Amino acid sequence: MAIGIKDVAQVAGVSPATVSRVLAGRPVDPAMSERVLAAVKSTGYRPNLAARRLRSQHSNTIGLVVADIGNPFFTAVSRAIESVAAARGLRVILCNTDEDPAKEAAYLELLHEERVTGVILAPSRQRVARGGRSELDYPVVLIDRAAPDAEFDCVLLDNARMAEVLVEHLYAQGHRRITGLFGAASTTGAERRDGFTRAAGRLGLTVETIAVPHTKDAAEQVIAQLLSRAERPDAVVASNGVMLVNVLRALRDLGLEVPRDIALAGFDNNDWMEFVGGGLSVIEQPVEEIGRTAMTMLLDRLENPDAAGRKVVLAGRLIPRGSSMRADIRCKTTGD
Amino acid sequence: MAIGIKDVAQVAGVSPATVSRVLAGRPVDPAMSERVLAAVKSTGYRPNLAARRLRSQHSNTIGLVVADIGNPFFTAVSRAIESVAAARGLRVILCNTDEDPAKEAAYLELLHEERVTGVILAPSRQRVARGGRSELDYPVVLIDRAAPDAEFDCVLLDNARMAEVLVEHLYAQGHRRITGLFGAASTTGAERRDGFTRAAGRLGLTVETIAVPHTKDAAEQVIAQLLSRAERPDAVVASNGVMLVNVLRALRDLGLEVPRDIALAGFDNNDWMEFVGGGLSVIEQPVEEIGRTAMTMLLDRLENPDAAGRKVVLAGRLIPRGSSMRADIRCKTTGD
DNA sequence: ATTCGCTTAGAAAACGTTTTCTGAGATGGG
DNA sequence: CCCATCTCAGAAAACGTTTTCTAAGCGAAT
Repeated sequence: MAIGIKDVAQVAGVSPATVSRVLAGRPVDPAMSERVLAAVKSTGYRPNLAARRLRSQHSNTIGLVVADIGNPFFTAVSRAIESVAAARGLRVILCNTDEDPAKEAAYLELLHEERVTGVILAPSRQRVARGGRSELDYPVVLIDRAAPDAEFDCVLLDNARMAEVLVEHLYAQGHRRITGLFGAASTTGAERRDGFTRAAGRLGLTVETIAVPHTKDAAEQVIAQLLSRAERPDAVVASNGVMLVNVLRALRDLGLEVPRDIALAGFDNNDWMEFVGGGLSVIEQPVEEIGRTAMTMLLDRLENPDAAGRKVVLAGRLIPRGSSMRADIRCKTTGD
Repeated sequence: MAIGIKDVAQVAGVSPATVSRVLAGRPVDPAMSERVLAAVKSTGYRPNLAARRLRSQHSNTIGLVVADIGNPFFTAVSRAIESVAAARGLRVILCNTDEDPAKEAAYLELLHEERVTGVILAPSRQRVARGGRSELDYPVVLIDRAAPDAEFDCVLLDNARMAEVLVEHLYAQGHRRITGLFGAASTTGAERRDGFTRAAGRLGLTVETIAVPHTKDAAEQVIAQLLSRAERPDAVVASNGVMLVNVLRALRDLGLEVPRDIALAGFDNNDWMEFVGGGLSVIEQPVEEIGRTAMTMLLDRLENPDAAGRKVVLAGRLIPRGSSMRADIRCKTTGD
């Protein structure tokens, strides 16, 4: 019932092959080309992508697998990826794993079934979940989190360096007792912790780092315990957005305020961060560039599949906010 | 090179048709079935979705077109949609239009080329952009924003009622000079404005509503002008998240604080809203239910395509926050 | 002028499945 | 016991494209 390339061919009085060639931009007689285009328009013909992909053996599609679509970092990166993909005539299939390795494996399988050209992946684990297969069937570029070995191309933030910047910033603001909260599972967390301790050592600070467990309850408990200690830190660095919100919640429950009672800094800039307390200092990731770079690496990899794995490390940018800027509105509580 | 159904058939010593039947769960001899399954496992066979879709003429895929993937409301709804779709064996193609009608039309075309079973759409405009076609080729369910006519099925928040609730809440908190900011273009904005004025009328308040233009600069200007008036409102209702952030920014620039100087309320709950000032009162949408309902309506529509258009209106939930809860920490500025 | 490319368009094959068709064997009823 | 019916598996067709193959036409070179 639906109209196909044969119908167009008939209307234009040419062969289906010619219609295909016109649509693909291959050289055909201008007069014919015109007739074909007119026929396409008059019939409202839309090619069947399934047929096209089956025959041509390439999907012109890449997969983008992210750990959390609700995370603004990933949405921003995926926007960037999508726009450069579109410019190259590639479609993007966006998959959300919710940090679940099983879903990740399932999506990776699905993308194979779709015969995608390649995949950009923000892995939910240190090891990429393969779903029982030993080999992935397409090139993969990792973003945000690296595989421990150099198996895959990847583009990462310079986590260690940026954590150093954060510590230096807090130091400059006058803070001396700084505690760092880092994810227990991810390479990203480990790198940031390393930078954190290195900078602290250089500045002569004795700092504390805490590996925060991934489960919600345990994380809340650890944080509440930290903040209600007698010798409470005067600044906290949170390695990711979830932790940062957890800290904020714990602070509010304890009746503490940022930046009056404690400073708080972290990674990933969100538009609301300038409004809580005196503002949160954060490291902003170059999301646009991460996306562009990942896409470029993937395209390179497609061109020569056997090149050595590459690792691109990008610098972030400190967005300084907090006590020093808003000293004018610091105040004491009236009650309690 | 890649292994196909014929290879599996050969390994199992059966015909391709039999392999297909086993995989589809159709009745075959148990012994054969077992051999086939073993062959599938040993060969690592993965079906080619393009071929399957081409032959079977259904994609088992629905499209989900949202206006802003960065908006937590849409990510939450899409999660819900995806989980019920997965339970029915349907894939979801997620498309982000960035509120651009041209992109919307392009995606709607693309989804047709993919031969999707149906589409769930959060339209960027009042009229659904069809990209020049007079008819869409698949059933469509609208979410979040309605088409003005009853042309499509849709599931919506009870916007007018929820706006009333917000006004009543602010009134109960003691606010009397309330200004409402509403999107100039969307039906959603109009409905919320109607509820707003209705509730205000019932309470005997003379309120002001402002239709905020869609462009960033104009919006900022309107808001700044409103807040720096001599007779500043003591409460503001923002119809959407973007406006809400704009208001917060303007307030900060003017040195005003929530809730000390002004109350602020809006729609869509975000996890950070409890931390700014004394907290923002908002209407939380039943995202889970919206997603489920939209999906159900789409499936119903597929079963009987000629039924009358349906419109489901869901209630939201007020999350009361703000001055009354945090009166204990109100304070005066020390400097300035 | 004849032959050798070279270009161009139509005919037909091919892509990897599912589904229809066909035939063989089993089953049951007359 | 034979024929009709039913079940099940293999053969082959079909899905809608792209691409290869083929042939025709044309220009240039010998």
